[in-house]
Amino acid sequence: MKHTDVETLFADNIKTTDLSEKQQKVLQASLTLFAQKGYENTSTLDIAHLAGVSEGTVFKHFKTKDGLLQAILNPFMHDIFPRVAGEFIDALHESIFDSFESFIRYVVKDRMTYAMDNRQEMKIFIQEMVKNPAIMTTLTNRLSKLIQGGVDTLFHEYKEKGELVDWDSMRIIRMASGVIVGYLIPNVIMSETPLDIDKTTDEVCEFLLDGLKPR
Amino acid sequence: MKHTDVETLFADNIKTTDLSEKQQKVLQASLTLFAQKGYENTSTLDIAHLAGVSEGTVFKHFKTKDGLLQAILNPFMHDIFPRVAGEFIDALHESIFDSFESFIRYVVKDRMTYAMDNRQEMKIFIQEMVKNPAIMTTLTNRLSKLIQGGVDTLFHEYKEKGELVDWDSMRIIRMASGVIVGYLIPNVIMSETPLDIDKTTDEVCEFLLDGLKPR
Amino acid sequence: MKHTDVETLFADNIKTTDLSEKQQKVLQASLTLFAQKGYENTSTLDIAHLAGVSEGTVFKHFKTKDGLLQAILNPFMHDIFPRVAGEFIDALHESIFDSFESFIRYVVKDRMTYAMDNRQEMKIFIQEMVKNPAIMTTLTNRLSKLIQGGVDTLFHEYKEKGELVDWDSMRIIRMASGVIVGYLIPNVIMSETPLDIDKTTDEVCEFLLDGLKPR
Amino acid sequence: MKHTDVETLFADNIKTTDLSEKQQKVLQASLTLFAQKGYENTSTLDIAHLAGVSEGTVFKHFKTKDGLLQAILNPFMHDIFPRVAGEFIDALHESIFDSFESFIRYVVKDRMTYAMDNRQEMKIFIQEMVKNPAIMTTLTNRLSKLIQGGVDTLFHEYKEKGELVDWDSMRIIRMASGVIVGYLIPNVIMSETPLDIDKTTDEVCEFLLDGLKPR
DNA sequence: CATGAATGAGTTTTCATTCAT
DNA sequence: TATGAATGAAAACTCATTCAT
Repeated sequence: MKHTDVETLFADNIKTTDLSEKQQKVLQASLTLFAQKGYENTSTLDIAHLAGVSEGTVFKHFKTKDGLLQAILNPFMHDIFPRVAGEFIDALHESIFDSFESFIRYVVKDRMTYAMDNRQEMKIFIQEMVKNPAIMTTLTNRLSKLIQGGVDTLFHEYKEKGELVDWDSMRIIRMASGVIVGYLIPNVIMSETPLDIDKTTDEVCEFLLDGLKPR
Repeated sequence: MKHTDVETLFADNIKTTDLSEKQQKVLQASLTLFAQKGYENTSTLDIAHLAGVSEGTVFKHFKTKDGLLQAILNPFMHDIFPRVAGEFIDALHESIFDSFESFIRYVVKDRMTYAMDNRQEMKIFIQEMVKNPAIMTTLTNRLSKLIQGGVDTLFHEYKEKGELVDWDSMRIIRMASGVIVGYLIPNVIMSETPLDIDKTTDEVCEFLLDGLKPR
Repeated sequence: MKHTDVETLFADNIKTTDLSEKQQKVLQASLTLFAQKGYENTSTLDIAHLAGVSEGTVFKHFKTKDGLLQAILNPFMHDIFPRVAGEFIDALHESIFDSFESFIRYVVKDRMTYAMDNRQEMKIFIQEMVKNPAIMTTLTNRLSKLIQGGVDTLFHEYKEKGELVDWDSMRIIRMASGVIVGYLIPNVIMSETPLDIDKTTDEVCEFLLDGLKPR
Repeated sequence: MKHTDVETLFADNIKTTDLSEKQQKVLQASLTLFAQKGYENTSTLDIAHLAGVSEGTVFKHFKTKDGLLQAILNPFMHDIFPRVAGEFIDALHESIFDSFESFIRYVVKDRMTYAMDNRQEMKIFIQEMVKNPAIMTTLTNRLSKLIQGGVDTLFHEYKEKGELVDWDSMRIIRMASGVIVGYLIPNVIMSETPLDIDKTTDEVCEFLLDGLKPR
């Protein structure tokens, strides 16, 4: 039950658009610096230096500084997020989880791993969301549609088996993601000791399972 | 059990340091614009225009643009957050909550109200945290110390009465704040329909109470 | 019969908009350099150097480099040209010329003096016209309307007196201005020995008078 | 009495220096774009795109962007203008014009046709002249020498026959070319309805003939 | 105290030109 | 010979900050 991580998808994306070696370095440098110092505090000269190229090279392919940001964020918005969400839902349907517990345990671990594997991208995303709420609105809508479609029937099963509280699907997701997000964000933003995923999963799941038990 | 909101404390703060009327307008304009467009995307000229003063005036009192940011954030960091936290803890001790439920219900509602009442300041705070994790680290440490001191004994009570799961205080706080934060952040950042606090409190508490029930 | 020259009108214009001393120097430097090297071959740094100010100062008032060009050309297009044309026509009506010859002699000398007095502005104007024909079209239309209104009746008089050929007014103007323009342009563009206006007036008029004699 | 137009001479010139098909496209693209947007507002990338070649190819033969401009203007300056002027003078000597009128009519029509047939080149030429008066000075000198030599004797004939005013040759030429230039420039620069050459010739000649009649 | 003109370092961006493939 | 990625110098423009009035 291996999940495709962003690095791989990103790499695909890069190969597709045939980026030269230097251009890939530019993209990588942007990723690092945007995550480290924020978009506006990163100068294109900084990027050029870190990538070991000239300033002209930064603009040759990506045209503008914003183009560089989009080159990082767009795959997330339009490709990778939906694709990961799709894969995730497929995974849910294919594999039969013997209980809601094993299901929730998988979900929590999977999402946490994903987030920690892609800290940098996440951080930039969060920065942009905070500045430009429109991104968040769009994303929220996209994801809620994707999830609602695939998850409703699944939740229904668990509700019938008496393993899951009889709430609206979105409320359940909101609660669960709230806990996960609340746990993750500090770890994504501060570069603390990189989180013991197994232990965290245990803690979160224990809490979630009781909070979402049928009354 | 009215809680002192930031506006009031802020006003105190301003009076203390003897800000002229124009300087207050400058501070207010900064607050609005930093929240709206982010710190780096706000020019000191923007601030001057919105405040209806000259560019020189923006610097007369606050010396630098960063000084302006600090004038907004410092009260949060060094005065208001702790003070509010202190008040909050005092309140806990003064008033006897007849059950953990009424306690948690108060906490959730209080913190939510506080956050929604101070959206703008929150937004700036979040933006700065995301860019500069040091702020978050400091804040986390400060708050955890403050809370731990006052809350441990309180939690012990409820645990003995069999109303609260026997976990480490920090873990309980982390879970609870995770749910609250996960719920709030989207509302602070997007200017969605401004959140029905009573309904949200009900939903969150129902969930928390079962998640934090003793096993 | 003194004609108001551009310098004076320009000065008015500057006083009106309250330009600081340095900003006037910026405008003057732009005028000189645009005329000398052309708009695109003049850098804002060049302008700053010649004006003896910093580069920032160049942009403080005029916002963009194009703004600087417009600040030079607009008075010509929208104020000075029409105003001069108006004055010119008024002058025609006020003063009674005893013959078509004295009339044409006044016109030729007046226009030539005007052009030579404002070489720099003329040169920039010509440069922009050549690059952007729209300017020429607009200007041609504006002037032809202005002139047609005031000149028709005047020409009619001279035609009746048998001093002027019975052609369409526009054709007469085209011929006369053709000769004048053809004579002037080389002198405006090359900074040759600065043209003996009296001698040139004699030459041009002798030619025009016979060319425009009734058949 | 067909006059060799620039296109043809240009083609000769190109063949001589063995331009590859791609290089010809580069030259053609430069011609179009320089005329349309001006030299400095045309980038070598623009040229490459319009010519359908790579950026490197633009420089392969012409070395620099200025080289490209020279490749367009030099034939005018050093080959085509003089050659056309020479052809023109030869034509004058070979063919006997029965009157000054038929002579002037031929000249006017010939020069007008030439100018309208080579609008683009003319426009670039004018642009460069306006920016760099040296070109104009050189050209004026070259042409005046060429013309003076061939034209003096011819004018003498007509003066003796009583068909031409007894002015200095240069003054006559200046007057005539003034009228023609004044008429043409607006048409070269603005892309107005492309000029009825026969009608214009009539108008111009009627005017010129009387202006240049002996007194 | 307040003003706003002036500053100049820093930023994004363009573009002619080179050169390895 | 043709390509187009890479270059880096120079351009236009921004902006926090200073200071004479």
